[in-house]
Amino acid sequence: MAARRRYWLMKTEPDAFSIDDLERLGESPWDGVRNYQSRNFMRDEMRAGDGVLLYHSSANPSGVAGVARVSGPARPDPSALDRKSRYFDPKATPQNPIWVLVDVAFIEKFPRIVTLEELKADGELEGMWVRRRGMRLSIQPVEPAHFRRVVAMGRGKANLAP
DNA sequence: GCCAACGTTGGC
DNA sequence: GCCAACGTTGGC
Repeated sequence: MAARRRYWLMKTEPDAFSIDDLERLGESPWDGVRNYQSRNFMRDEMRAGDGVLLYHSSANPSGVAGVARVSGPARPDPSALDRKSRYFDPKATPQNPIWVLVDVAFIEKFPRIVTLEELKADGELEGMWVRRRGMRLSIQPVEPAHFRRVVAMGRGKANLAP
């Protein structure tokens, strides 16, 4: 039996890489993740086809900007081996690249940002990791019902009865 | 720009 | 293996 499709939230600083950049490119390697828990999610649990809420952090406002999908399995992150990259890690080697990435494909940009404030205020989104204080993980699992809810909010249906 | 939260590093 | 120092994240 095929593994069930999963859902994720992936953070990016729009000054560095935004939903518009992903839309323009169509697809992009999600490189530069340098946190072990986030890496493990990519390496061990992400599958092609998984849904992604693309979250703009350190933004005005911060929040979910659109939807993407995981378009390939985890593979070594070449930027860890690139001395000129800001993501270079001197401990990484071709034999032990340490860090991985997944490729991510654009699906849709919401007509508006679903702000962190809204995420925190919505009664149906209790338990979302991103609501937790001090939650810095750049890749977080999202429950299917939460994913659907945020997509509905982003498309402008935030006031649908619960 | 502040600072709380928290992951990583390194001395011991 | 402990834990203080340090660095980064990210909301505000």
